[in-house]
Amino acid sequence: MVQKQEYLSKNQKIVLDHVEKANQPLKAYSILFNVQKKGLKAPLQVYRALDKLVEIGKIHKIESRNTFVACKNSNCVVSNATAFSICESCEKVTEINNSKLSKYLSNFEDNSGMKYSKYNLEFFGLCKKCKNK
Amino acid sequence: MVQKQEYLSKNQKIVLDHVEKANQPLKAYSILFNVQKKGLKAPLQVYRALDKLVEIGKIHKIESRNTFVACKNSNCVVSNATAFSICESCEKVTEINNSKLSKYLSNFEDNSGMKYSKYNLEFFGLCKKCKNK
DNA sequence: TAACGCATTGTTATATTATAACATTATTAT
DNA sequence: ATAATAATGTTATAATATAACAATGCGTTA
Repeated sequence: MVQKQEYLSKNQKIVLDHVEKANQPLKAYSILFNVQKKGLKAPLQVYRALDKLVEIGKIHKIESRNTFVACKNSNCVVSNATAFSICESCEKVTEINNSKLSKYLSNFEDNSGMKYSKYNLEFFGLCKKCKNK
Repeated sequence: MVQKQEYLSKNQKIVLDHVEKANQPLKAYSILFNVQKKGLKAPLQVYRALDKLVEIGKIHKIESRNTFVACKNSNCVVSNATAFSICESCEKVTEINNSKLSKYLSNFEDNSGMKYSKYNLEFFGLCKKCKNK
């Protein structure tokens, strides 16, 4: 299997490393605060790294929350088909990895004749823990 | 006993009216600028009206763009199941009204056992016009 | 009808999220 | 080696959104 190799720059590695270790979505300025000891001083340094990491699919942006989370799907190369479940109580976010869903959405066409190259889906509800409270 | 609001307040009417006439998503501060002649002076007045209008489903937020668009679906009461197509070139946004899609997504369950009460889906691509350029 | 509850309004200030602009350095391709 | 491209560093500022508090309007009910 041929896999595209990604060389990450110093800042990109620092940011990705931090986001991967979090296991939950992080805000850009929280990332900034936490990587300042590694030399990243300004918001732009974080945002530029995030932009690139989102572009290559290593990180996804949770649009409704303005947060960033590491991709759990190891073979996710580009971020063109994303789905998340979001608990509206504890804000826990989980990436949904469901081939039926992704097939359905990737092939979706409406009557406008527009063919979609990308989608982002966010489900909201209460997670098991919060439902039982 | 709390009664559900039947009528829109003055500010809510002004904001909804403006957004409905636009036929395209608007940014909050663009709305603010345009309703200043009607007496709304501060961002909060616009955001508060938008919050309420989104809550009751008269307006939807395009999360990936931080813009607000009037709901075209006349019988849309609450905004708990939304889907949009977004042209990445001209930024034209269309609300997708497809009963198969909404049924599929409203009934979707993943293996987490989480039942979703709400979703928002954004498709991206090139609209017909932009594809032929 | 008076008083309570609650949504809405008005206002100032501030928090949060994100990008512009420009100079410099590193990496890659030829 | 050189040119093209990507990444970095830095300061400043734009764009988006909320906090806090006082006041007003309006329906409910005691």
